[in-house]
This record gives sequence, C-alpha cells and structure tokens, in this order.
Amino acid sequence: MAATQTARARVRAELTNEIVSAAREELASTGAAGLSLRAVARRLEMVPSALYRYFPSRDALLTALIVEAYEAVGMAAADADGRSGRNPADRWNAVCTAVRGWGHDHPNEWALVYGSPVPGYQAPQDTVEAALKVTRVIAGIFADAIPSGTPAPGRLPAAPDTMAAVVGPIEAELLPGRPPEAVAWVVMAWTGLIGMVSLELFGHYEGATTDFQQVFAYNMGALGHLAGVG
Amino acid sequence: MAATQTARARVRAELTNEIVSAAREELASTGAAGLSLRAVARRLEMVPSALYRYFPSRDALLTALIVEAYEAVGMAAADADGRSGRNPADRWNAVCTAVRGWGHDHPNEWALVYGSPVPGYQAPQDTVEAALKVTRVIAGIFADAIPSGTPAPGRLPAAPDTMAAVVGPIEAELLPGRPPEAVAWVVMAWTGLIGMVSLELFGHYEGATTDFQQVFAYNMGALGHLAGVG
DNA sequence: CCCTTGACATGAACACTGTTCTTGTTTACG
DNA sequence: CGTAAACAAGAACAGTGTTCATGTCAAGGG
Repeated sequence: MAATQTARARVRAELTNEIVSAAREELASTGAAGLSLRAVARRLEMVPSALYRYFPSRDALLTALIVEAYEAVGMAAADADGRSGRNPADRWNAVCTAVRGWGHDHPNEWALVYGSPVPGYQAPQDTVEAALKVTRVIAGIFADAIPSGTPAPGRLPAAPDTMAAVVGPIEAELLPGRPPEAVAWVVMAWTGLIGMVSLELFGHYEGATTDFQQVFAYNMGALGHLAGVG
Repeated sequence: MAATQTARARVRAELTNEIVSAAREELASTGAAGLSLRAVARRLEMVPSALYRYFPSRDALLTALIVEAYEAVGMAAADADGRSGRNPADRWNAVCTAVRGWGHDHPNEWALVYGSPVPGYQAPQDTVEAALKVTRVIAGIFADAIPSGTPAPGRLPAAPDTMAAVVGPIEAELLPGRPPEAVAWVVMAWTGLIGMVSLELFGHYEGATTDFQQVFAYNMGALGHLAGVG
C-alpha cells in the first residue's frame, strides 16, 4: 500500500533529518575535519554502522551539511537583500553584513563550504547549484543597478574581447545584455566578499586591526562603489 | 666539547630537515588533513614514535610546514616583484601572477596556509611573521606608488576618521605618511589576490568560466587599477 | 678509564577513526 | 501466510595520533 510505504518512508526521512541535525551540532562544536561519524551515532544513541543505512559514507553526510550550509547563507543573503530598499548600495551593504554575520554565527559551516576542500572529496552536482545562491543575489543587485545596454564606464580598464565568451554561460544567465565588464564586477564583488569573510574567519587579519567590523564595512562599501553599485 | 655537541646537534638538524622534507612530499600527495605522521615515518623507514623526539606533536610538524609554505609563497612574490621593473602596475601584475602560479604548483600547501584552519590548532607566533611576507611585498608596491603625503583621490569614499587608528599598527609599519585610505587599498588588493586564488583552488569557480587565467588577469588588473597602482 | 647521564630508537599498547560483514529482528507486500 | 527487503546490532579490520617501558649507544665528569 502507498500508505504503509509512506509510513516507512516517513520514519526514514525523520531519522535522516535527525542524523543531519546531530551532525550539524557535532560540526558546530568540533569542526569539519573532526566531525566523527561515531560521535554522531553516539549522540543519537545508535550504533555507528546503523548510520550506513541512511548515508553511504561520511562524505555523503558531509555533502548534506554542505548543501544545508550553502542554502542557509544564501537565504541569509536573500533575506537581507529583500529587507533592504531599492538602492543598490544599500542592498549590497546589507548583503555583505548579512553574509559576514552568518559566517560569524556559523564559522564551522563556513569553513566547510568556503574552506579547503576535504581531500578526496568531490563535490556532487547538488552542491554547485546551492553554492550559486549567494552569487545570484549579488548578480541580481548588479543587474538592477546596471540597466541593460549600459556602456561600461571608464573607471575600469576595458575587458578583452574574449571576456564575454569566457564567462558566457553565467553572463547569459545572470546578466543578460550587460557590458562584459559587468561580469568582472560581479566576480570582483563576490570574490571580495567571500574572500574577506573567509580570511577573517580563518584568522588572517589577526592582530592587523582592532575593529575589523569597521574595516570590513569600509572595504565592502569601497568595493561596491568601484564595482558600480555605489 | 663544543665540537661533539655540534656534531650531535648537526645530525639532529639533518634528520629534522629530512622529516620536514618527507612530510612536505607526503603533504603534496595526500593533502593537509590526510597528512599522516605514520606515513611520514614509513617514508623515512622509522618507527612512528621516533618522530616525537623531533616534533612534540603532529601539529608542530604542521607548523613547520606552514612556516615553510608562507616563506615560499612570500619568496615567490618578492622574486616576481624584484624581477619586474619600476612600474607599479607591472609589479602588481607580476606579483599576482607569481602568487597564483605558486598556488597552482602547491595546492596543498596553499590550502594548508590559506584554507580552513585545522580545528584545535592555534597558530604560533612564528607563522604570523612568515605570513606577513606577501603583505609586505604588496604594501611595498603601494608605498612606492603613493608618495608620502599624497591626498586621497576621489575615486574611493573617504575613510572614516577612526580608520587610521583602527589599522594604526600596520599602517605605521608599512605605509607611513600615506592617507588612511591607502591601508584599505592594500587590504583590498591583498584580499582580492589571496581570496581569488583561494576560491579558484578550492573549486568555487568551477564551471563558471572556460579560461580562468584570463578572468584572473583582468580582475587583478582592474583591482590594482582601482586601488591605485594602475 | 670507568661509569653515569641523557638522547635516541624500538615495539607494544591505548583510545580513537571510517567502513564492512555477519547475525538476528522487524516490517511491508505478493 | 510466507517471503523478501529494510533495519539494527556487534564484532572485526585497517588505519590514525600519542604514550610508555625497554633497550642501546655516544658523550662527559670523576
């Protein structure tokens, strides 16, 4: 029967969620590299091998967490964008603040998705789609800030002719009709945002400043300004 | 006697170097998280516990590799800077290319220093000094490009008054007498360079472009231009 | 010169890890 | 009702970092 099937499937889905939740808590406390499948099992009062009925390997569990994290940070960015007004600069700054805030609240999840990849781990296709969420938000701001057909300002060096072809796929999807430089702006903005939060969370500004929040805000503002949403 | 002491100390130093070398090879092949102390011992035909005479823990061995990597990438940057001419734009581009090239040649070392920190690992003071090498090279280019006392151009929003105090320590050391915005430029440039290479090596531009080399070159050029060395 | 001290190497052991396999047990379906 | 599949349990394997007791050897002092 379909009802019994769904019953079994439902308890299975429930337990799968519980496993992911336990893994998330474990990740939050011990970090990505130290995430132990056995510790997750202990937390659930299960035997380690039982987890293999739900996830074929530790990497599969990690993948679930990665997708979750990508979607969470993407949601944080989208929410912040939605709550801010129509001004591109405000939207950009709001997104930067939100993304950085999420990273501070979930440093281990951040390291999991934006840190060094686990050796031998090959990102499945599920993750790359989830990873695009933040990019889409940023590209959306730029797409609104740069009307279609706008010529490139002289502030930036002209992109080489091949640039459009090089980044063709994402340009067509996210920034149709915009000048080829626009893709570079989005890449610069995204790279600057993710890069700066990463380097901060990974401790690379340690001792360089007494109030990184201020440096971050100024730099993101400047970056947005230069890239065209200022 | 001093001679005998140095003899023993010398063989000890030699063996220490051999251990680090073996660890470096091991790192290059298996990655940072998979670096196994026992595998290093096997490579040297030693018993694992013997390594503890030379390094108190696996983390200490990692620290040695981290310092080595920082110095290597810093050397690559400094060499490229030295080989290029006096034009700040050329120097900046040369450094970017060199740093990215080093990262491509040593992806695991890159992940070790710029990737997610090992959980529980606390960076000793040795590493932070070595980590500054690249920063110094970049700051040197900016210091030469921006004569002391130059007012900030209107291209960037003015830095808040507190900015100078916030980043005071490194400003005084690396960019004396430059406008407070100069520090932000260096931070932006360094962040953009390290961030972009990191995100590339960690696979975050996968599928976004067919020729990342070109995107990188263009973006670094634009970044340098905007930050004042163009 | 002997003899003690300390550095070194060894191998066994401990507490872990991810993963697999075998053995029941329960649950759904023809 | 009986069968086949899903599940849980526990033991086992190979691997990890680290510690400890034991043996071995060179250096230095009395």
